[in-house]
Formats: sequence, structure tokens, C-alpha cells
Amino acid sequence: MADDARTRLTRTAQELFAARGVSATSPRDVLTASGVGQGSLYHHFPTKHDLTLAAVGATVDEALTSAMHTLASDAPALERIVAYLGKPRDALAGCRVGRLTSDQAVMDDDGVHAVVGIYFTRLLDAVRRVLVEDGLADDVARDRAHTVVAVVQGGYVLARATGDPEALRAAVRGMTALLTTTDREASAA
Amino acid sequence: MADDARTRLTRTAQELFAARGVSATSPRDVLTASGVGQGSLYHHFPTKHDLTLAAVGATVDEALTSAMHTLASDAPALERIVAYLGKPRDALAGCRVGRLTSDQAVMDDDGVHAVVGIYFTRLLDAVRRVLVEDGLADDVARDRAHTVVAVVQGGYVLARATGDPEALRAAVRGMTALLTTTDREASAA
DNA sequence: GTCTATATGGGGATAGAC
DNA sequence: GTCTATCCCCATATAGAC
Repeated sequence: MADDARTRLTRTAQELFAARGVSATSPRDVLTASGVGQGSLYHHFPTKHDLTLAAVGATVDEALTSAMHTLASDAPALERIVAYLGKPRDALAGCRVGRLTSDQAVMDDDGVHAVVGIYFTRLLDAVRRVLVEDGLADDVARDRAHTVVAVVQGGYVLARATGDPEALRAAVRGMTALLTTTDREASAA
Repeated sequence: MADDARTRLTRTAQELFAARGVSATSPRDVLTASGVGQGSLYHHFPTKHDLTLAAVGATVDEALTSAMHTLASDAPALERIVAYLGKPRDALAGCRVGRLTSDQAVMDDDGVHAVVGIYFTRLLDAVRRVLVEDGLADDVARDRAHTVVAVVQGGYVLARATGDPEALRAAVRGMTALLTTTDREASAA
């Protein structure tokens, strides 16, 4: 049952949301792009909220799985952080989850907003744990985890604003340099 | 001439754009909130594009002036970077400029998009110059400038996603700690 | 479950008088 | 420069048949 109407609708919505955002995507757009009929859409998803929740939920699950995979490899802790920073990313497209943060349709919908919140809460916590494993104190690790995730999210913003994907790479390189330099210092101490 | 119709329209649009984004704000919303009449709006701004360009342009000017003020004080270079990072910010509101980066009405409008791009290009360049002044090599300074600005932008994303303004503060604290630690190391060398 | 038809409200603007 | 009236289109559904 991988491609019944419901699944096709969810997947199409995920793609359109990633490309244009939730607010800018109408149920009609999803119908047209998925090839599913109107009666079908409103049968499976009575309101746009329902469709949005399903699509955003699926996207968050996928993104979280991918991030956790990188952060939980058997490499040394610092290398996992560097790997997370350096993941290949479509900079000009923006983060499929982070972008939702300035999408009015998402911010106005408590259920969907909560799902986006959970994504970052889990991601921040995973990064924090890796940093603790690397030897950092709890509070320092917490702050630094926020910094690491923020650099990626902000890198997307810079790339989209300037139209230059290199802006994200530069932000990540700068962060990686700071982390690996600090590490050397810590080892020397 | 501080409060003729044109000025009031621009200022009202700036506020509404900051609060709800460009896509989610209609010319009608601006009319109503400004108290100006419909004929008046379409006289001064024939299309939404014109109104958006005026409002976003004004917001970018203000934001740039404020940032430059911080970055050009007579304090030591590193302190200016730390001051930029630590500026008081309304974390849950998001960056008035950065948020536009995922606003479809902005990304679809080349003129407005360009103005947003200029904001970040200038800001990044100003930060880079301060870092060079602090003794960093040109390419290292360029990367690190991206990192600094990205941390702020990403901090906003985290704060809005989780609903917690502390997320921005934590990201900034983490970055400040890394920068001041590295500095100590550099001085010791 | 899926179809076609229909409905309401707002977005973005135009027309023409004052 | 500003006013009121009007227009068309699309977003988001609802209705009821098959």
C-alpha cells in the first residue's frame, strides 16, 4: 500500500511544502500535483490542518532519522559533530523543517507548531549528549549544542538571502574551525 | 512631513510585515491598520510590490544602521563582535529581515529579494572587517563572519521553533564562549 | 472512497467621481 | 490625493450522487 491516495497526497504535500512553504501551497495545488481527485483529498484529510500535520510529521520523522544516524555513528564524538555540520545540504532550498518557523500557516497551528518544536528539541538534545561525551560540562554542552544547530539554520538563511549556497558552507567551515581549534587547546590542557 | 499618508502606510506595513510576514499581510490589512483610505493606498503604491519594496527597504535601512553602530564603536574589535552577538533581541518575533528569507512573497519578487540580499552582504562584510582588524587572516575572517551572523539568525529559528527565547541566548552564549576562548589561545601564542 | 458541482470570503486590484 | 463602488480569481471547503 505504498501508493494509495493517502500516501500520494502526503508525499506530494511534503514536496510542495519543501518547495514553497505551507501557506503558499493550497489543497488544490496538492490535488493537481498528486493526480488524486478532490473528493479523495477531502475524504482523507477533511481540513488543511490534517494534511499539514501528516506531511510535516512525516518530514520531521525523516529529518530526525537522518540527523540521528549521523550523530550516533561509531566515530569519535567531535567527528560526529563535524560530520553533522558538514552534511550535504541543499542550501538554496532552505531547511525543510527550519523554514516552517516563519511560515504563518505553521505558527498559527498549535499542533503543527508543536511538531516542529519537537524536532529541534530532540536534535538539540542529541547534539548536547555528543558534546558531553566529548568531555564538556553539561551547561557548556547545552549552549554549544544550540550554537552548532543555529549555525546550520542560520547558514540556510544566509544562503537564501544572498542567493549563494557558499554562504552556508562558509558558516559551517567557520564553526568547524572554531571547534577543532578549541579541541586542540583542550587536549593540550 | 512625518506623518502624511505615504509615511503612515510604509510604517504600518513595516509593523505588519514584522508581525506576520509579507505573504500573510494584505494591502487591505495595511489600510485598516493605518487608517488611510483605499484610494490613498493605491495612489501611493499602485501594487503590493511597491508597498513591499518601500517597507522592506526602510526596515533594512534601520536594521543596517543599528548593526553598524554596534560594529563601529571604539571598543576593541573582539568586544564589538561580542556586543553584536549579545544585542537585545526579540527572539520569538524573529529577525525582521532574516524571516523574509522564507516568505514566498519576498522570494518571488526579485527587487525585494535583492534588498534582503544586500542587507546580509553588507552585514557580513562589516563583521568580516572587524575580525580582520582583530588579526584574523582574510579567508578565516570571511568564514567566521558567516558563522557569527548565522548563529544569530539560527538562534531566532530555534527560539521560534521551540517557543523559548532562551534558545537564542544559549546559541549566542555558546558562540561567545568559543570566540573568547580562541582569543585567549591566540594571545598566548 | 471517489466524483462533480457549488458556496463563501478574502486577495489584489481597477473605475470614475470629488 | 482621496473616496466609494465594483471586479475577478483563488483558497478552502461543503453537498450529495455514484
